Amino acid sequence: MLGSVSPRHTIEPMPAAPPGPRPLPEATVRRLPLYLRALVDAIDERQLMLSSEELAARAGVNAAQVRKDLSHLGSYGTRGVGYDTELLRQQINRQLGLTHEYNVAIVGAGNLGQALGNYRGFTERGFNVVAAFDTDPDKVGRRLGSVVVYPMAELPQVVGEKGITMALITAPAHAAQDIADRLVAAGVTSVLNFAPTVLNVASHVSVRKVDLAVELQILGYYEHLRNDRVTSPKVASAN
Amino acid sequence: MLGSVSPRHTIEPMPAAPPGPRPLPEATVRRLPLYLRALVDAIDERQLMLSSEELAARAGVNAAQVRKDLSHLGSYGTRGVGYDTELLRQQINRQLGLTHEYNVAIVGAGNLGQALGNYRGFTERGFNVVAAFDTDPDKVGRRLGSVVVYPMAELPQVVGEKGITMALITAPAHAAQDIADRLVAAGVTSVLNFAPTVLNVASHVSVRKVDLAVELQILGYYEHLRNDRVTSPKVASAN
DNA sequence: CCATGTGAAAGCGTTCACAGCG
DNA sequence: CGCTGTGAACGCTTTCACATGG
Repeated sequence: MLGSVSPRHTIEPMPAAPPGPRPLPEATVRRLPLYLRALVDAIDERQLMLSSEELAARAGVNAAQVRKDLSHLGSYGTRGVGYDTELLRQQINRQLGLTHEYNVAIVGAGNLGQALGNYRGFTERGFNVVAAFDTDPDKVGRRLGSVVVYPMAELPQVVGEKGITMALITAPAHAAQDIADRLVAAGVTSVLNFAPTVLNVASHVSVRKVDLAVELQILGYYEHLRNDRVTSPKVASAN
Repeated sequence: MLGSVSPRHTIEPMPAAPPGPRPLPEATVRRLPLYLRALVDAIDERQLMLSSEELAARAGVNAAQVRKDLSHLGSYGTRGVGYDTELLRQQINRQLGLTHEYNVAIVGAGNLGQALGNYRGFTERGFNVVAAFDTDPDKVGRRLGSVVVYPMAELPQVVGEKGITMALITAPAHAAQDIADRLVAAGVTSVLNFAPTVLNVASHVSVRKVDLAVELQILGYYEHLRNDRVTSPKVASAN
């Protein structure tokens, strides 16, 4: 699992789970956004219906998987026909909690923080970057995308006032844990960590990580593997 | 799986697998970079030995998992003692193919491309960004980190001359497939795709994807889930 | 008739628990 | 004695294959 989230449940006995509506399998949750994207594209192309086969092709997964995943949301397909694109889009949106918008902070106004502050994809999908923070006095006060960079000291107030629930950590690794602690203390409950470090947070907070160098290292492994396959049997496998 | 790579093996009958050395489980490959990071940190702190327990804590995983993963590389631990940090680092480096360096191109010199061109983490870990490309004439010729932005037309030559084997696609979604095709035609065999689209490539090419909005959507799901748990049993669960 | 929805089977990955060795 | 290395148990995910129903 690259982005390992798993809100630490599973270990705690779980307070006698209230009848709460849905606990989707984690693997399904990770794919719903892909289906959503595919559906939005299809709707833009005026497609009213889509079979699991077609949706699978657009999302880059297997058709049986699509059906299994969607069956967890309920029965929104029509046998012999397929899925109503608009209806399905709404259902997935609802499941993912995208019916309301989220306010997001960026902590660390370096290269990456600046790029993410300007990234249109967030706002387009309902994630509003409403504040940025940095310790560097030179960066404080500057603009980053459409928002101002605040000093770290103001984090608690700003998070409270702006109703920030999610944060991106784009600071150096050595600062990341401290930042996470402050964010959680201020009331943030979801963190996307770009720093190459493990973060320890309370169990009611979700953390996902994106480590860009790790992605390249993984690609490097397969690259390496292929090169060995080709060069070691000297005369090469006919092909 | 955030970045779903799986070089399309598994489907093709696989050309009667030559005795090739190692096919590590994919899940293990994804964690090796984490162990590597943890080991480098430990070495910086002059730690000569590390138990699976300690390594697990640093990497943010379970100790049994560490032992299982490392057992795939061979027996590099000492019973009753632990793992020699330096030795293990070398072994993981070797397995990941990090003994040689990789030359990387960035295609798309927008916000994200610029940020990644300036990202120090890549060079530090042996990935040299040696070229950038963009269609926009305004961007061509500018610097991006330490490299120059070339026009797309020069991609084939530059990829060949500079020995580029990996590429990051940081362009808009609608351009991504075409870019991937050109990269593959030019000889690139590993692609890290930041555009929110499925890429179709020949089976000898590895693709991983990083979709930042998807990460937030996944976090949004758990956020949403928690809020429902708290608000729907109105008087709230004693806790 | 055709594509969904779903049990059942197969495949992976993780965790347990302990034998074995330094 | 302590920690590694590992077989076996477990649980999750994917895939198969078909009964079901519009």
